[in-house]
Amino acid sequence: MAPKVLMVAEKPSIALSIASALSHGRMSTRRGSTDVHEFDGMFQGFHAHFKVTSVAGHVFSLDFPSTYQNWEATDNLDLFQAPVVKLESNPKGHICRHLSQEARGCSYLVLWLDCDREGENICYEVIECTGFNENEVGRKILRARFSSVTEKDILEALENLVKPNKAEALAVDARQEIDLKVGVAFTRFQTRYFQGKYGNLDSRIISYGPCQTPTLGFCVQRYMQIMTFKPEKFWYFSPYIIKDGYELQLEWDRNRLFDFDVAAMFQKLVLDQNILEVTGVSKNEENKSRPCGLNTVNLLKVASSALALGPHVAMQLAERLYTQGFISYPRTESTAYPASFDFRNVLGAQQNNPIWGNHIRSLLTDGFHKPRMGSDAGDHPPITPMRAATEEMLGNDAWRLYQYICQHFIGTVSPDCKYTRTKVEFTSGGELFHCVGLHVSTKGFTSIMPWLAVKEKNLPQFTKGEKINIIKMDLQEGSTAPPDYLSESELISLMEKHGIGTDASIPVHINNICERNYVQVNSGRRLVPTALGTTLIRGYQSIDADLCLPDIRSFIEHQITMVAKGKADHSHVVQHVLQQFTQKFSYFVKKIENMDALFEAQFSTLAESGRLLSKCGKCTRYMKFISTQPARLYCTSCEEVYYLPQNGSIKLYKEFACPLDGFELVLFSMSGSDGKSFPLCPYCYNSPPFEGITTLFGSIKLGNSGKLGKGAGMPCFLCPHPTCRHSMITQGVCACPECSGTLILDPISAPKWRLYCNICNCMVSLPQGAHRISTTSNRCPDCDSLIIEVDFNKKTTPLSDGATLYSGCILCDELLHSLIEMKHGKSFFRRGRGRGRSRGRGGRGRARGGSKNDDPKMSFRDF
DNA sequence: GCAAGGTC
Repeated sequence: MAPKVLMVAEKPSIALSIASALSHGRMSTRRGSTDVHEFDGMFQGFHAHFKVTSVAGHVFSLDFPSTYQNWEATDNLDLFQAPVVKLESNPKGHICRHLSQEARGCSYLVLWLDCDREGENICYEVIECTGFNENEVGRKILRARFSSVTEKDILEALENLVKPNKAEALAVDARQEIDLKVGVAFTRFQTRYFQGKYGNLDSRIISYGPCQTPTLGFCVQRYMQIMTFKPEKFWYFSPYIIKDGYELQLEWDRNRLFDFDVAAMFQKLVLDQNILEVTGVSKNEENKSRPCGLNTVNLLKVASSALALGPHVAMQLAERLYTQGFISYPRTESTAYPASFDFRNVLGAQQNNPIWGNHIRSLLTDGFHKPRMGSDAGDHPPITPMRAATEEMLGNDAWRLYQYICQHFIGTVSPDCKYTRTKVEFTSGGELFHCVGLHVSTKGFTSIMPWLAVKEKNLPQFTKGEKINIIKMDLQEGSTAPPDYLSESELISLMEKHGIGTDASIPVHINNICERNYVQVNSGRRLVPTALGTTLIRGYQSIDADLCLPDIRSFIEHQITMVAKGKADHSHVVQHVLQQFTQKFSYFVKKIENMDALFEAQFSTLAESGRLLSKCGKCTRYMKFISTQPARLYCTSCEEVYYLPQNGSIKLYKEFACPLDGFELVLFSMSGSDGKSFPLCPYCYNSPPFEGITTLFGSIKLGNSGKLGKGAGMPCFLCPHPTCRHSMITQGVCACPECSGTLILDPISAPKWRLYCNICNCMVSLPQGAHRISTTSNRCPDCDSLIIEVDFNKKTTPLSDGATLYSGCILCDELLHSLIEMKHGKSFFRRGRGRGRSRGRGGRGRARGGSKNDDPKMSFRDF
């Protein structure tokens, strides 16, 4: 039987290209969450059955085991030595199961992952899923090395299969572990340290990472340059002349001087002569080169600076253009095209375009140029248009991006721009001046990329030795100006230069520092650090500047490169690097007060922020509500913080106090149009979590955290405390006979139901043995109190008519009619007793000593 | 909840 060969690519599109190339398009495809292409062919001299499928990037990602997931219970220092686990990145995708199933019965596994370190690492993830073993006899693991997915390259790679490179894969394992441990330890520590400490500080997450922090560092560095910039005055002069009717302003060779007296002296020397002599006329043929192929980083820079599209958005658009087949794969480092690239084909697809069709047709007939030699990173070809599109097909932003990709591509195969530079030099009073003229002879690629055009500047004819009068020459004053905030495009260049992030992750890091509120994108896509951003970086600088310098990334890269080259052992390197970071971490923890001093100067203390909202149950003074994330209440006199549910609004709830602790209740309304509201006690909400609670509304299970919101089994209307009564404080029942306070149902006493008064705290017993008691919206016609409904369990009730639900008015001392009567809409009040007849009865004494009589036909007072 | 790296 023909041996089976399983081939795995990094993404579905590559699997398709490989299968198409090897089967010459004669394959069958099994569709599924991941497609499998099958065909028969020759493999290593044998007839074989091929199956080609793919993963979608990394199959696994690294994390801490669950025992290290609790922020409170974990010592951050322990994280550095903690075990790590590989978990499926996308468990719902079942990639591992898919690979394992497809590998069954296969004798060969051929790995077509991208040819970089990450790809090598994914090779071993695939090997693990398939169950292949490197030392197994009879089953072979092979690695295809290819730099593009053209048919030629694929066939060549198949003929030259190698072994996967374990060292490179281990280098990625090392990076993953270092990044995880360092990032998580610092992030958890500083988040916890600053969380809730200051009023106007958004401290949901104060993250640290070896890529994101230096990225922020670049923005803050520029900010500091601007803030500390001291302008300097300078002086300059430029003679005006008239020649052949042209008025010309000459440039001074000294450009400018920072000393007024010296500048004035030179000016006087020139003015004394007031005549210029032409000392030289030179002409140079110059060349402006057409661009290399377009890679991701350059696309992102143009998108940000010229199209006003942020890197994150630009990549989303590019991704869509790619999946729709308009452009080639948009994540690439390479600016060089593979030798076999079919430029004619790409140009042909664009020749009917109304904007650049003419240019293309002339390139196709007159011959086009090969693009300038760029660099080949061995990943994917430069970003290239694949098929024609119109603005209507793509939508405005995607169209602008696509248009640029087309223009850039056409530029790469167009002629260079050629122009003549004429420089005329002058002298007067010993000072030198010049002017420059530019004349374009061949527009070349600049006709398709007009923003790069050389600006023509005509000069009149000058001859050496010619003398010309100066018309005007004033001494001008200027002042040096600070640089502008760092533009996104400059940031991308800096990140690329320092090896911070990759083509795919650079947009993610920039997005991160925006989302975490460390920088803001201003007009012209310039990045302005926030108070939090600058304080963080200044804080690192005050403790250990290494933490925010780009070298921190290059240090890690350098270390893992040793692993990749097989010069150092993986675990030794990881241990060595982690040991250094452990020391840095310990020192950071020890010196965190240095950073805190900066926070203190920058942010307001809790006592200074917020507005008075509700009363503290301990000291009865008003607490301050601090609305900045995380929302919380702060008691200035007790110096206690009470966190509130996030992502919603908070207001005082009817001035009710929690019967357990005396804290005034607040009403939380979830954000969104149909956001639910519920009252809660700030103290109980911050009490230890519990499993759930039984209320009049039924059993409510809370999420693992015991907090409200996500993970809770149902929308929760109470605070997560086991003995809290607020769930029932949804409406007052009636006036307290003692003090006119509001009587409120007290579910905690069930089945010994009681009412309690929210002011004098007196208790009134309700029928014992009731299964459920609740308030209704009906009111007593005598005293206007709310009617109570009492539900008896049949087992516990002595009723003969089988009815179990009773209603009544507590104040009028009535326990009345059955459910059956209510259902039929009959009046269920026994008339005859006067309004407020029972007022003054009941109260504290009675509440304590309830009757043992279970007959619901008796009045409330008899219980 | 936290990093950075793949890809969707």
